[in-house]
Amino acid sequence: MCDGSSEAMVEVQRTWEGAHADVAVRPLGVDEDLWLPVQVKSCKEQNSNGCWHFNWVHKYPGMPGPASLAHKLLLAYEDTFFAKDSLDNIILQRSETSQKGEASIAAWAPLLSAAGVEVHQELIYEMTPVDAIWWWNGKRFLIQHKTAILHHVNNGSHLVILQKSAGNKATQLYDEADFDLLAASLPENHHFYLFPMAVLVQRRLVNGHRERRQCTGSAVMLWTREAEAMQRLKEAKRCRGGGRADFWANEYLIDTHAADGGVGRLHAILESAGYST
DNA sequence: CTCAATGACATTCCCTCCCC
DNA sequence: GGGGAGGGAATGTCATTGAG
Repeated sequence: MCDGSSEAMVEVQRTWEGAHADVAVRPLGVDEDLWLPVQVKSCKEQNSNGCWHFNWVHKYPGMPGPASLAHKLLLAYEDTFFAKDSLDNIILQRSETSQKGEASIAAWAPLLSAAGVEVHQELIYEMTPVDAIWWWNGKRFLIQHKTAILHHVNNGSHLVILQKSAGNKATQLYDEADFDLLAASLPENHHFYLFPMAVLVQRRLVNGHRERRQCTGSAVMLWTREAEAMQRLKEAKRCRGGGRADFWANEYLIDTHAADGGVGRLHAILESAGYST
């Protein structure tokens, strides 16, 4: 990364979308975990993605523009007026909505760790339907995370809304190619659902390659064991109303209160799921 | 037929960030 | 600082269903 020139060099770490700082920088040669949070503003000369021009700081230290930028960053770093912080802290300083989006990912962490699944977030999937990458058994799975919400008209059941935004147009269904698995978690964090893409296609909850539906979204009804039991009781008592709940989603329920903590079920679902190379 | 529970959507709301 | 955009959650709507 350093080409040995006398030019001042900085190390740059990108943060995630929604973080207060766009990047964190540190002079090369500093090993201490002390970084300067930096917000990047776009300028006309660069192409759409304002952040990536920082790569030039690495690649072409001799160039006047970026190099002087690196120099300014170094000066800022040395200035006590600018607070430095650990990289973890800078990356964690995110807006509340972004953190909420992360909640589902965090909720899965213990289970995935127990199951020997490696979790990655890759920058190339930012702003795409892929929220995380799971590695397991030599396979790479693209994951879409969703948190389930309690459905107000239906006591005890939750639902996951499946709709992706499409620019400034109305939301639309996800596409078969968007991800490999849908990982849904309930707010209580005891129950997890993991749906292989093939199942979602088969249930017409996402668009498959041979079928394109125009509706703006779909939903998955989730019944915990308790909610399912209550529902079956109600149906047995022949309550008014004919609709019979469909518990198909429970095939993909992972209960962390199970003897093995749900690891076996998780492995079974991953085993059956498609994956990306 | 009538009614209301259900579930699949559709719409609104809300928060944050960006940019002028 | 405020208006607009965007993303996601919360809430609303309505066709369907089957018992009474």
